[in-house]
Amino acid sequence: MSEECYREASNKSEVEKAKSFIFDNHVEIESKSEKLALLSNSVRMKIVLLLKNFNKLCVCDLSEILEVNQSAISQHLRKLKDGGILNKSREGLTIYYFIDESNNPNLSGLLEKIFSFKE
Amino acid sequence: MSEECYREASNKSEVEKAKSFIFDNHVEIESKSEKLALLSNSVRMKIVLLLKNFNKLCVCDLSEILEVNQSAISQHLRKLKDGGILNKSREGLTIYYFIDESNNPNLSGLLEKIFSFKE
DNA sequence: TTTCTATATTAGAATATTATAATATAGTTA
DNA sequence: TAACTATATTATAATATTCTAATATAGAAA
Repeated sequence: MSEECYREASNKSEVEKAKSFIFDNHVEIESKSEKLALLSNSVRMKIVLLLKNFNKLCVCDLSEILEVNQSAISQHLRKLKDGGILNKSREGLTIYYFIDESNNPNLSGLLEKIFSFKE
Repeated sequence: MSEECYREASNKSEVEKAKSFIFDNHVEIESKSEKLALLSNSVRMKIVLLLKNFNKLCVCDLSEILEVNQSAISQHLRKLKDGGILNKSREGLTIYYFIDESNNPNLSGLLEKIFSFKE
């Protein structure tokens, strides 16, 4: 898979420290990058931003606002719900989605950082 | 593509505001989600975290540390460089990659938020 | 110049993601 | 109950991502 580095200059002890760092943080890094993948799709990012600004919206409204068909919206919502970002509640026929604030105490801060990143 | 919502309860003026919000921020949202996609791959996330902690590393060391072959590492590094996150410098045969701090004044803050998100 | 080392590039296969179309489900209302 | 509305699910097609294997390039050193 990987090749060893024959470079004289290679700093073996630094490489070992780096390996430990990866070993120690591997699980957390995997989990964070999966989380970010939820926001790296622009439709899902828009859904999250809309729900941050408009409190709650139904599937049908999201479909109309984003001009993405209902099935695709439902599938994105499911991913966001499975990822713990959103939750939903029923009112009659209508399902409202909203940000699961209790489950994501730092989401607002993260979104702000994302949007102040490389401004 | 999208279907109109026939719900009586649908708040038309809120939907219109939401449409404007998306219209106004569309380009920025697309750009941010592309940026996040760079970090949503765990190999690339690890590269960025390693370079944040170890200052600079060469392709060969990254390949060994992450146990990912040289070609794959090079391709990930290219994406990160094209995305403006990394830069590189040559020392003899060795190419060192490092975080392009000047180009990413808020990267550290973003990484901290990512890692404090849902702790 | 020839050979070696480190990195980059390319084509392709394997896999993952996303959208579409069709259908299913669940609650509402006639 | 039957028809309707909103949402969810499924299969599949289109596309994008990632890794592998092979090859190319560029500088170093003999």
